[in-house]
Amino acid sequence: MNKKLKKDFYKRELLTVAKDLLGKIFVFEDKRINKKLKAKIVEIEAYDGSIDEAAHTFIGKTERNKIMFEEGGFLYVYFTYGKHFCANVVTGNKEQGTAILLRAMEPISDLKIFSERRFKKTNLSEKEKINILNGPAKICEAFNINRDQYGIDLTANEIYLLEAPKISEENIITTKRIGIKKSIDLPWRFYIKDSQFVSRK
DNA sequence: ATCAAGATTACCT
DNA sequence: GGTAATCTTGATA
Repeated sequence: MNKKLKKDFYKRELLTVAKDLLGKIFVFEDKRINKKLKAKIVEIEAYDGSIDEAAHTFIGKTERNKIMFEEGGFLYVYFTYGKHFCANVVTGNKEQGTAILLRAMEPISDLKIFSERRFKKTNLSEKEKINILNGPAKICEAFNINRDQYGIDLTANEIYLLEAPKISEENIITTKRIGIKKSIDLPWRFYIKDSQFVSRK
């Protein structure tokens, strides 16, 4: 059985943690339905409020972003566009306000639950199977992540990551981030080269 | 009290 | 390729 990632994993420097997140297994032990929902992380983006205008923490600490100013190992969930939640892994120290947006995953467990929540049905077309977790808000819809999960400690027993083999440099693609209007040239988006579950190639 | 923008998605042509 | 949907947050008054 794979081991849960510990505090020291998250407290490292942002971009190091970002690349190391690829391939790891995201687990949500949802007590409400008595299930352990699992998926493999295949795409992420890094944000750093100390130098990055696109980061929510660039303006300093606020009620919304305060968890990003904690030490690494917490979940930062935010609401946007009047509809969507997105989930991030907080990294680093208490000064910078750094976090990593979970952008796409490959479903591992409970396909039926994910399918029902995303498409209100369980018989999916091939295209829909790819479409279950390939976007930050899609992940939150399928996992049922919302304000209730804001600030969860990732070293506890509800939401956590499992150790997995490190993805080698030649299998990681680095690009500019998607869907932002500031600091658009920072090459802080990373995804697994061969994954078909990435949001955009 | 009011306002503009937003780390997106689904659906349209 | 373009855009409506929809509402919270943070800033300004």
